[in-house]
Amino acid sequence: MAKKRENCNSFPPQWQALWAERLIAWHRVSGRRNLPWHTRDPYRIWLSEVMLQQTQVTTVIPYYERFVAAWPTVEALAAAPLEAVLAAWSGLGYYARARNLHRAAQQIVRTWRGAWPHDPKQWAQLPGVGRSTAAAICAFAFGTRAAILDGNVERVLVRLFGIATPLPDSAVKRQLWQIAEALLPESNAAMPEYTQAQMDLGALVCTRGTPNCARCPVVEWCAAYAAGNAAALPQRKARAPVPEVDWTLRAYRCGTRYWWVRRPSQGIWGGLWTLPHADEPPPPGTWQHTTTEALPPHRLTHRRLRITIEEWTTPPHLCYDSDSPAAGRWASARDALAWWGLPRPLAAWAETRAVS
DNA sequence: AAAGCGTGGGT
DNA sequence: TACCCAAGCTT
Repeated sequence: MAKKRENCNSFPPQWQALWAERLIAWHRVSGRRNLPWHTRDPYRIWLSEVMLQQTQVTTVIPYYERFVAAWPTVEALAAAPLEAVLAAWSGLGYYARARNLHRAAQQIVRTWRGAWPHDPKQWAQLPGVGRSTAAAICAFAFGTRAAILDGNVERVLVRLFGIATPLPDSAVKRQLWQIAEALLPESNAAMPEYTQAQMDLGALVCTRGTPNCARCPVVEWCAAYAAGNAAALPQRKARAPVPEVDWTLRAYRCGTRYWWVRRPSQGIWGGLWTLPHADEPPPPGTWQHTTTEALPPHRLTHRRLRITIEEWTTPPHLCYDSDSPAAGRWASARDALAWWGLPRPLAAWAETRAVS
């Protein structure tokens, strides 16, 4: 439909008609192809899109392969215990994605019953699927004409139009969505490769640090290139300093086993197994403090964690399994890693205790 | 609307 | 080093 093009007049029509053609032609020669999720299976595309949120391709690949092997269909994923899904996700970060993925799988099985909708609006009602992810899924799986706006597209468009407003900025965001929709190709058949081409242009050519404008298929239309400031865009608002947080965790050790607890489902490392905080109730027994160890500082997006681990022990004949299994579980460091995975800093700590 | 949410890699 | 960024979403 030409309707969407009428209400966006911020760029010249003489090149807007060629935009998708140029990107697709470039992608055929220089784009990324044969990634594991390049399929028409909506389940696998959805899974990959969620994993790829704020996460690089090379990081995702091994996780994706393990997920597909463990749960080849959405029905299998929906039937899995959440704990198993979180374990498979551990190390990938942003664990709300795993919880949402699991909930969404159950929603899909229950409400869609094997009939995948081709409308991004329906996908966007699933937990963990926003506007851009929904559009990418439908474009790849069904050729739906829907615009994505990820970090790549944002950077490309900001440079293309020489937008100097510091980001994030809601007005600019709205404008970019409008432009992205206006630039869509006419045909459904072009959508999968067009969508991949946009992502690849940002990831391979129009990169953050030193964009390779010499290899850009649309450089002649780029305002930032013309002004010689492509590398300086997009501008960013200053960020608030990241607060430091001190956590004291306790490694209650009974023989070779430690006492593990599950974190609340909200907040940092939601739903993952870790060592308990010092102010949490200890397992049954009489405990004595032995050693204190500081882990290397761990940086999260909005916190800088300084974790201290106190080891506490008890004579082996005085510790026993809890009567209330919900409180925590005993496991060796090796088993904890194998069964649940652990947040990165705890996984590193556990590995030092798992040898021998 | 702005803050919260992981981790690995690049400069 | 200390940022920034990566196929963003949720509240």
